Amino acid sequence: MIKFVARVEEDQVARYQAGIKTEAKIVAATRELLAESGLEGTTLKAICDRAGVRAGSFYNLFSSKEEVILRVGREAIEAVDPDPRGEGRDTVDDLVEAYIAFLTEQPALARIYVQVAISSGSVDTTTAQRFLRHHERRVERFADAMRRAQPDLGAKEATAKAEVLLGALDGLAFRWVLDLSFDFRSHARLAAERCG
Amino acid sequence: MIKFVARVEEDQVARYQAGIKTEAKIVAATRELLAESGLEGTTLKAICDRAGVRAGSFYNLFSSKEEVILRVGREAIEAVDPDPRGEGRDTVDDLVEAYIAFLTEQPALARIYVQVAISSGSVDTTTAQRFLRHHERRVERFADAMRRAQPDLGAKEATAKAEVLLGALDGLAFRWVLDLSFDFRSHARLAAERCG
DNA sequence: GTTGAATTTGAGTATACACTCTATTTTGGT
DNA sequence: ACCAAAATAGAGTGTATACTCAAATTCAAC
Repeated sequence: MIKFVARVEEDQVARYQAGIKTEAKIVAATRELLAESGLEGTTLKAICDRAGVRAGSFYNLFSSKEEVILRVGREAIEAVDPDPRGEGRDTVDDLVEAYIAFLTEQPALARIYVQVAISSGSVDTTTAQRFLRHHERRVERFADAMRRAQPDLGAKEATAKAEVLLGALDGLAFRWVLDLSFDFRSHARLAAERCG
Repeated sequence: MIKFVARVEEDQVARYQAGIKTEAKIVAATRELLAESGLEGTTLKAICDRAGVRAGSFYNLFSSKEEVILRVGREAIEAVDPDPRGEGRDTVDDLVEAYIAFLTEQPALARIYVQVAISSGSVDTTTAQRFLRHHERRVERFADAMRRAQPDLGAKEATAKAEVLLGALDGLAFRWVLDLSFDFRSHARLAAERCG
């Protein structure tokens, strides 16, 4: 006898509406707290209080505090992605504008992003590697966009150029974190002009 | 009747050699820890263990953990200055080479510079401003060198160009902090070529 | 309505942290 | 040798943290 089963995602679990709603409330609370009071103010208690939930419920849905924070960060970055489906249709300008958008629309998250990247340096290898992988993907996308605009460019040269442009953007972002009155937008565009 | 008093520093206190030595050991331990394991790994216990001292001794010399960290950070800022001569005869290339030399010769201080700059931003305004002043001096130096090489360049344009080049160098340094195998030297030179 | 699983609770655990306090020892000038 | 101040030890305090667990409750498919 053949047993027919519905095809489901790898680790899909039966879920009730209540759980799905609670998950959304927790994510929203985390996003708000990160924006309002930074990483330091985003404690488990603060998240649970704002979401109107007890710690036990949190850990029924997430396996750690880190998980929900990473999720919020990932969503913020994806929100400004000019080519979320990875079709290879984004230009260097698109990517630069996406960088600017992330920084200006999510200033608190941008700051945290830099903070975590820095502090993860030698302490926690997994986090540092996560950042590195993410950075390398970004370099690749910039390099691809450059070669699309300038097909005679070698792969190696494109990568080096992309590293320099992204370096400039990161450095200017760093500058902006120290001094929020710094005009990141126009300096970023100038960098793109000269290094793009 | 007039009372003559020896003129002394504001809060000068009689001190024994032992205390002075201990203070130095604590500062050194803090510097090492910041470089090795970042702000997070620099706990009071870690500092005291490495310095071979108990908590009580620490608080006999410093009023808080923050105090010694800020002190190390301040020292790092001063060490970052690329040109002690300051004769105004240096070219952009000289400045870039000085930056490279500092990073390769004092990697620990470079790490601390970045770490303390980032995390002191929102907490401690004075330290953030100190970083900012230091950064502005550097920008000025680069801008001056650019105008020397290219006298028709306007002051504003030169400053903007310098911001972008220094941004690129800082960003690449940031990259290198995350991944020590990154070839900072050649990318820095490429940045100077394109943005200098 | 029954039932098994998902969800929620809330008290509780373990741990790490910066910092304090008092008794004791060491120092260096006299 | 004496002594007052400086330095030190080390146990202890208070607080905040992320996270656990067993029991109670709610959900939704049948």
